[in-house]
Amino acid sequence: MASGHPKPGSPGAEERAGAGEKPLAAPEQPAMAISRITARRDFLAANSGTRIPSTAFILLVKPTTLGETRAGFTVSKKVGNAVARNRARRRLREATRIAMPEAAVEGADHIFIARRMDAERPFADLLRDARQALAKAGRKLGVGS
RNA sequence: CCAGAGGUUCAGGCGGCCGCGGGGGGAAACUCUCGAGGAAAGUCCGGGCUCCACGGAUUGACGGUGGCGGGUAACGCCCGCCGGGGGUGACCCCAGGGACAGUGCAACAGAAAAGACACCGCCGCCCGGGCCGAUCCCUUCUGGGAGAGGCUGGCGGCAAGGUCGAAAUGGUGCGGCAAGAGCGCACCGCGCUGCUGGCAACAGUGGCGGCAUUGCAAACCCCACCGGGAGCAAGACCGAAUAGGCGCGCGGUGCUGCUGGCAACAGCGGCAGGCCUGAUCCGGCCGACGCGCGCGGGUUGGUUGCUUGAGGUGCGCGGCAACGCGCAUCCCAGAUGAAUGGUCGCCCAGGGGGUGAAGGCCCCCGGACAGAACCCGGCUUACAGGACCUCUGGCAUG
Repeated sequence: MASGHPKPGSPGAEERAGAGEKPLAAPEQPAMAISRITARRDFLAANSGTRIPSTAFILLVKPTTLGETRAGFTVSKKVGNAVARNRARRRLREATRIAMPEAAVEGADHIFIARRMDAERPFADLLRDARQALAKAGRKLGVGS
C-alpha cells in the first residue's frame, strides 16, 4: 500500500493527498509494480485470455485497460487438502515474485492455476517454468498486438 | 534385565539472506514488535454472543439422556463410588431404568425354543404280534408242531446321563426311589420380607417361599428427566436508481333471519372465515376494497462484529479427585481470492549403503498427522519418532 512513490518535491511541502492518485510508472522505477487480483469478476474475465500450460500450473494472461500489471492465483481442491493448497499457492507466489518483474506482460492480468504436482516440484524448476511461461505469453501477445 | 499396565509431555533446533499479514513509532526513508495446532480436522454434543419467534391451561408428537453421589456456565463431558464381566497382577471393559402393562422375535442345528418335550437312554409291566432260532416230537417224503433264548415291538413311569445350540425350565452334595425328580434336606443362587450399615446406588444378615421367574428393550413399547428456531454469510452501520413492500388512522367483509323501503340500501340479531400451537378449551387479534399520513430499500462493495477470555502461568489454601477459592503476574494470530513462505549452512533424531575385529569413519535419502476463519468446554478421528513419571508380574544379584 502506498508503495514507494518517491516525491521529487521539497519535503517541506506538506501535501496531504498521496494515497489517492496511482503512480504511473515512474521513469526511475527499476521493475514494474505487481498488484494482486482478489475480485471474483476479474478471475472470470481472465478466463478468455491466452492460455499457457506448464508442468505445475496453467498460466492465463489477459491484457486490461487498467494500466497496471496484476497477478492472481487459483488453487482448487483438486490440488489436495488445505495444507497442500496453501503450500502450492505460497510457492507460486514466491516464484512469481521473483520472475514477474523481469518477464511479465506489462498491463495485463496473470492468473496462475495450480496443478496437483505443484507442491512436489523442486522450487528451482518451478521458477524456471514461470519464467518460460511468462516469456511465451509475452511472445504470443507481442505478435498478436 | 525381560514382559506388561496407566498417565504426562514434545511435535525437530539455531543462524544468515530475500519476502508476507497485524499492531506501534516516524514527515519520509525506514524501524521495532507479534504471527497456527494438539488435534487448528470431523462438525458429534454443551454453552457464550446475535437476530427471529413466543397469551394461559391440558394433552399429544418428535428428538435426546438412562446405576448412585459430586464437579461445572452447561453437557451425552470429567471425578469418585456401586454392581456385572475379564486378567496371576498393575489394570481394562459395560446405553448399567423396566421383560408379572401390552405386542413382537428367537434363524440353523436339535427330541424339544416358551408355560415345552422324549431321539438315544434308565426302570417296571405285558407277553399279545413279527423275525431268527439251539434242541425235541410227528411224518415215507414234502412238511407240521413244541420251544429255552435273541432281535424287534406294545403299555406305563422318569428326566439323572448323552446329543444340538447363543440360550435347554436353577447349581453342588447327601438322602430317597423300580428308575428318577426340589420329592426331602444342607449350602449357594432367586423372589418376598424384617433388621443393621451407607446421603445414595448398594452391601451384610435373619425369617419365609418354593422352583416358581428363558433371552432380546442397540425390536416396538412403558417409566423418569431434559429440549423454541436459526446461525458471524448471525447482526449493526455507510452510500446510489426503479419497483414491490411495511406501519398507523378512518370508512369497511361473506351467508342468513326479522323489520322498513318501489329500489339501491339501512337497522337489529345469529352463524361463518383467517391468525396467535400439532390438538382441545379459555382468551385475544385481523379483515375485500378505498382514502389519508408516515416509514423504508433485495443485491454487490466498504466499515464493524473481531478478539481480554467460563483466558494463560506461578504460589498458597480446601477437597481422595474432578474442581473451587485467594494473591501475584502476563497479553498470547486476527487474515477475508484469505498472512506465517522461499532458499542456504550447521547441529539433533530416523532409514539405507560402504568399510573396519570393534569404538568409529564416509556417502546417499530424509522430517508424522495436518493450516486458525466469532469465541469457549468436551467427545471422536488422524499422527513419524521420541522424552519423563508411577505401578504390576517374572528372572538375577544383594
